[in-house]
Amino acid sequence: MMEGMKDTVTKAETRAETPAGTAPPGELGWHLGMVLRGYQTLLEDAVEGMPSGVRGFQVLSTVVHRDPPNQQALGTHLVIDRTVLTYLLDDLVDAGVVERVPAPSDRRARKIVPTEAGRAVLARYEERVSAAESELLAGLDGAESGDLIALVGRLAMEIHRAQPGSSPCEAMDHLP
Amino acid sequence: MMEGMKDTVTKAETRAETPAGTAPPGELGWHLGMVLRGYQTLLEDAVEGMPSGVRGFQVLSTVVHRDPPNQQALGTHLVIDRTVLTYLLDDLVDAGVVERVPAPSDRRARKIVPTEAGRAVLARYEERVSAAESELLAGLDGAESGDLIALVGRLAMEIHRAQPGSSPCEAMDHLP
DNA sequence: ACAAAATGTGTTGCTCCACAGACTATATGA
DNA sequence: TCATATAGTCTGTGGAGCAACACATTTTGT
Repeated sequence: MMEGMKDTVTKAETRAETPAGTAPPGELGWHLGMVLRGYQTLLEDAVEGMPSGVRGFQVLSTVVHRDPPNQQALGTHLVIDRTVLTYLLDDLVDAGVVERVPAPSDRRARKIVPTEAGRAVLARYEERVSAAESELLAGLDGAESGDLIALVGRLAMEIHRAQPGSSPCEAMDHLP
Repeated sequence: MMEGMKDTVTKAETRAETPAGTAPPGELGWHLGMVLRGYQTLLEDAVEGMPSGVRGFQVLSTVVHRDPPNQQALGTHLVIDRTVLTYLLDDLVDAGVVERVPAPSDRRARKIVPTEAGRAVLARYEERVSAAESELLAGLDGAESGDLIALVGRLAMEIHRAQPGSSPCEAMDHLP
């Protein structure tokens, strides 16, 4: 079948009408990249002054809100390599926002605990981050941004379930 | 103000109920990162064998579908640095999927043109990329994934409009 | 109880990619 | 013509991931 097609059609079918026609495969990646890049850009301004920039904020936020039992859980959740996390935490410890304390249950491990100063710093930056997230979604109306947040959240969970190892928050699975 | 609050409350208010409560600021970034990472992972498999991996596919796709007038426009669209694009294109040229031809109007510039083989290669990979995109969205039903694609697309456009330089597809703005 | 394997963390070396700067060739404008 | 701007390439630097090793501690098998 299909032998009836002239091969002069080859070029026309590949040079699809991108501007107004159906999106070619790969377009989704471009959109996602754009959104994440926009987010990253806004966040970099929002967390200006934070010890290790965006990563530092994410680490501190995770430490405060998720209370990971050790560095490994922390790094796994954020998909940060152990070796990177080491000097990331060095920065945060130097800045006095977190502390490495020996884990009570397993003395090999270290528990990362926020200092009081760290909690205050986080609270301050979270306001700015919240504003940045609003700004990112400024182009959509309230219902749309709500839908988008919900859908992205759902999809993120599905993906994390489907791709073991990609970014396991196993800890989340067996929460009460 | 606020002196009335016992300071034993301090910890409780910061340790928000992440699992089921309202998402703290920064959560959106985690979700977006997860989705983009899942996409990247699936795409890496989908374009396996492509000269420079995902970037190579994106470059070839852009060359075919958007026909950028020179390397700069190409790199700007994909937010790839000039210097990176140089050796990315070296790979693609070596693989015989694109060619650098001197731009007729500006002899400094080079126009990147796909070869016939390149068009064929792209068509073949686009099927797999399309499948990968479907797989990424497999956790959502048809209506949801449609919504998500539309919203992400809209948002990407808004962001690109709001952030000049972040990823200008100026070329797109003045299309017929 | 003891030896062996596994685990959590830190360190070092290697690699890839992004960014900044220098350089060449061309284009544009005074 | 000369100064400046731009397209592309080349080189060097820094951040971050990955692998391998080192060390302390825990767990497991006997």
